[in-house]
Amino acid sequence: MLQAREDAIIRSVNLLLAEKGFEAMTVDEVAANVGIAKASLYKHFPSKEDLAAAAMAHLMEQALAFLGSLPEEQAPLEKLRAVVRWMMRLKLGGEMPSLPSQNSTLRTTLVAHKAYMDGLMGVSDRLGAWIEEAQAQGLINPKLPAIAVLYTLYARACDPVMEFLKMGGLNTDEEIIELVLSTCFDGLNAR
Amino acid sequence: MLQAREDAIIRSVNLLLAEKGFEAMTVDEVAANVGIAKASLYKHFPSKEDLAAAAMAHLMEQALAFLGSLPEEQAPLEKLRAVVRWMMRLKLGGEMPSLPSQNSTLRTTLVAHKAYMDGLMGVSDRLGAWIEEAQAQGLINPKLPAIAVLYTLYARACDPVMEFLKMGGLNTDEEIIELVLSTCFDGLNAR
DNA sequence: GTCTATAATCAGATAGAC
DNA sequence: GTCTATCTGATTATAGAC
Repeated sequence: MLQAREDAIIRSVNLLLAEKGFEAMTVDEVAANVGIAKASLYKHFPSKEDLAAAAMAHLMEQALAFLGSLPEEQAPLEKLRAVVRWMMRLKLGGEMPSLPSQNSTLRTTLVAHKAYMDGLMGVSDRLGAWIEEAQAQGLINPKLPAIAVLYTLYARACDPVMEFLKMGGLNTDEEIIELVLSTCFDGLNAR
Repeated sequence: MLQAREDAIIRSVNLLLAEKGFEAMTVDEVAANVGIAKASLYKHFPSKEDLAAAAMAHLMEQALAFLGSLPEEQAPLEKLRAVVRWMMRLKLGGEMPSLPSQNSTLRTTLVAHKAYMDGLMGVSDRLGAWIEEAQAQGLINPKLPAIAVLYTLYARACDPVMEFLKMGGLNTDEEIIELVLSTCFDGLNAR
């Protein structure tokens, strides 16, 4: 019962972070959306920052579950493309929480949050291994540092190009995904 | 004299927007950095949103000046690459203001700001023309909608990959620029 | 136009009863 | 654990003297 309530809180935080970002999200809103009093919320999570950290930790859990669901025999490059597709679908569906990379008190809470950090490390390790495999196979540009490739993939989670294309209203979500996937892996230049 | 003061204000806003973003920037800070009282600031600009809009309008002026400085004979693709380099240098130098794309009152002020909107349209028109030329020459992937290419170039102004690489401390600014330029135009895949 | 002082509001967090 | 009511501090914006 308590777990169910905390899940509802995290779901709500997740949606609000995706919709309006950390600074614009208010604790009052979260409480209202969940249907409890703000003071009750603070019995579950000690601060607004911890709410965000919990949502990010949950996202990492989901990500690890998705990575685990990919068929073992799939080629590393295809796994990477699948992960980016998954991220972009979350984003277009309004379920990709976005945090300001500058806020220092938030960063402090995040790096202190064990579940989040463990999840992030787990995801990064697995993606990093696939990146290096794909580079060894000559499919991903071996001249790029693997860490730069990893960051570039992560950055699709907050790519404004998708929002702009969606606002334009000329493309379906899946078209947008394939478009951004193409610019990401194939680049803007003709091949 | 009045113009000089307003320039100082805009410069300060620009740096603060680049450093901490719109929501975390406070009007008190701006006033303190400029060295005037907050009430004086409000004699020059009617709201915090207008401060941001003025900074963005100034950015568009700078951009137009840069576009105009490019040699006429340069190939369109090279001009586009030069523009992206210019944007990334600004960003790494802490002079690229970043605004939240979600804040609605801010968007209202922005679209009502004639100098900003005219500047943005001017920049977009010129970049759009170069993009279509480069596509006609078969240098930029003709299958990509020109608007998607434009957005992808603009997105380099708020690409977190650069901040992360800079935080890593393993690369010089110019190395980071060439790396991101490579992933942007050539993609992650090997060629 | 610049200042000091202050209004007005909002949001994160807490007190204390049940 | 949940609630109502409140505190506290920060922040946008303005009043009014010079």
